[in-house]
Amino acid sequence: MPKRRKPAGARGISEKKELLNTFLKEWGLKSTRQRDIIVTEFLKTGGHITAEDIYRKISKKHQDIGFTTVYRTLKLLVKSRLATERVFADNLTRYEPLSAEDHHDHLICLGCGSITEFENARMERLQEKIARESGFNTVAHKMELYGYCGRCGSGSRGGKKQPGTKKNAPAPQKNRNNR
Amino acid sequence: MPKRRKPAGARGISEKKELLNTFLKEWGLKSTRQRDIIVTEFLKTGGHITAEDIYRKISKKHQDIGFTTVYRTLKLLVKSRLATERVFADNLTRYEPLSAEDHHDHLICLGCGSITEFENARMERLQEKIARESGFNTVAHKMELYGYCGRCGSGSRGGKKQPGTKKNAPAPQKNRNNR
DNA sequence: GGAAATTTTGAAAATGAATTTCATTTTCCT
DNA sequence: AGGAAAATGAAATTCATTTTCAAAATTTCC
Repeated sequence: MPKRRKPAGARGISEKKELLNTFLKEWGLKSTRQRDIIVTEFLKTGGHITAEDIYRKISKKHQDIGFTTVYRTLKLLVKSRLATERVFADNLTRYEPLSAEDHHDHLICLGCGSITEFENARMERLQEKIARESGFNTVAHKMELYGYCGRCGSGSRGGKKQPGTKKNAPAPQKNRNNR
Repeated sequence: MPKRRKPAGARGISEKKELLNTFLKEWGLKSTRQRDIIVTEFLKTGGHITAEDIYRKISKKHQDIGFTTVYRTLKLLVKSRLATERVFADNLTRYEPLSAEDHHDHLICLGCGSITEFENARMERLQEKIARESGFNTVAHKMELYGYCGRCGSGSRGGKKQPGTKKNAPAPQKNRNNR
């Protein structure tokens, strides 16, 4: 019943880039090399990625693109409704491509850090019902399940142990600004 | 069906303070005037409160109690399992008293900022089911419904318009440290 | 094609909440 | 009371995020 979603990346990238360009024109904003590169990488990567992640990926090839621009471009995608921001338990802001009517929740593995999306109509209905019975009118919800995925088992064993939280971030690494 | 919870504050305050003192002794920690004041205020207030909030309340009467101590005491309550931390959409860390088997979710009003708790067994079961079907073993979940409460209606009208998000925080006010 | 107008960019600085440091004070134990 | 250990408060630090500002790029208009 909870249907796994097809990865939002992969196809439709050029269509989305079109949508962005339309948005830019409508608002009197400009198309730039940087925006194109960033958006392409973002859409290609798929989702649940931080500005930092994208910045790192991109700056391997394009040392001249700064973190700030990546950050701003991602915000732009949010404004143009081509992406959404999400903040999970590690308190990092992640972005994911958004397609129109899209609505889903997340399963987050505490072992490997993987994030799986799911959709469940019954859940949605139940949420509505609960809200209604309390006199609420819901406009949004947030639902995250934390646990261990199949590969990571149920506890300390297995898993790639992706850090994720800032508590135990191992890499020192300062100053995210480039140059 | 979604049962509203009785306010966790009000009664059992002294019992909880007992539990805290037991915890302190067990760990070789000390009872102090500050801790007592902070914990009393926290339990009295109820829940969904930030360290800042408590600090402000307390420092009216006790100018000698610093923010740091409030912060640390709240963390202590979390460690001793008398409270939990929650982070909602405004990215502020809130604390709420926790009683043993306690398990609930939240309805958050975007109008007045009120936070209502609810419990729903059906929801829990559904979450388990969804996780299981994806091969996940859940250890925790987070579920928040955002909308407008009865008093705030369905949109721009009514409501006390408590700021809440940092986007439009009106009060300037710097330096949370005291003195 | 070129200049003006406007937007974008990148580095650095600022912000703001959370957390740590450190010197001093307080509590606990005997 | 005396001494060891923990707690406290102010200030400093951290860290992601956001803003600032001068220089560079894009678009528009002639």
